[in-house]
Amino acid sequence: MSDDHGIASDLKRSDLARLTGCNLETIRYYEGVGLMPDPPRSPAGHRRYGAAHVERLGFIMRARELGFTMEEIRGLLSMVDRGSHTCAEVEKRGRHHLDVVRAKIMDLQNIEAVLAETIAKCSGSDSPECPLLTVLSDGTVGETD
Amino acid sequence: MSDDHGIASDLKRSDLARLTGCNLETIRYYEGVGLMPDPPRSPAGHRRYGAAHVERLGFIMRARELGFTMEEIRGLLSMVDRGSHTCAEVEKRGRHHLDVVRAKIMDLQNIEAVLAETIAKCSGSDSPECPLLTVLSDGTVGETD
DNA sequence: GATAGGGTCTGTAGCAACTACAGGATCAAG
DNA sequence: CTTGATCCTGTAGTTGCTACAGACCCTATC
Repeated sequence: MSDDHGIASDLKRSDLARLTGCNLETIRYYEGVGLMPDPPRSPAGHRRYGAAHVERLGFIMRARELGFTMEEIRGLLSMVDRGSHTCAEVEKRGRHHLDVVRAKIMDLQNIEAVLAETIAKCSGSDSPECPLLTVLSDGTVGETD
Repeated sequence: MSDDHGIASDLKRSDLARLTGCNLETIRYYEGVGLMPDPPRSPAGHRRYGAAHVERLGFIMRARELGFTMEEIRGLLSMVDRGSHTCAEVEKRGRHHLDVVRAKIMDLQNIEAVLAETIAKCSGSDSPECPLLTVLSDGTVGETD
């Protein structure tokens, strides 16, 4: 399917950035850390990208949007590159990441509960007495006595 | 209240770390970035801490646990140090932080929804066909056609 | 008093995951 | 042919720590 038909095949770095929404410098960074391959160069040494690069960078960016770490993305890409991937293995990694995401959500919800509960007690006055400062000073959360 | 009565007042850095649960090196880091004051030194140049340091580091650590950034903590501490804080101002900053926390939770919940929905369609087989890879490759989420 | 082992001191490098700059080369339009 | 935009490289900055190396110091035991 996605051959070079539709998309020009001698994209500059700025073109790739524009097409994918990726930051210009980040492209070079991904190349440096081995997520993106070293692209062919023009006679003057300028990078030239094609449809395959657009796809790969799109993959990376969508994975980033889903919160996958560089290491996880590197793992997924190298499986796919080797053609050695199975749905079972990808699902395993996806579930692991989902666990991490859920753990982060729970951490943040705990924080949210403490903050909301504490701030609700704030008088909003010019007094230096403040429930939030008390919590930070003493570590006493939700104690009414 | 919390004078030097109960707690020894010539704590070593390792003592402060143990009492607060803070990492040893992190104490020096907080000193370097100005969150903790330069402590008095023993004749040989070793840091000596007292009850006030224990309290201040406790404050910092609890604020970190609630996800406040260094800058926010710096701001809270300098208000308190100057004695110029009011409940209204602290509440304002707390509410702002709460907004940030809630935004992060929503971001993560979006991620969670996409991941969970996608992974639910995985066959878990040895096939290379994988809904999660499809989402990452195409950006097509939740499309049944 | 000598020595062995710990703890402490400093400065610096490393982590994730970029982002941004400086200073030079090159390209494209007028 | 000049001007301005874009490209190149290497490197430093970001946040919030953490971990080392190599030098000092302190304490306990013999």
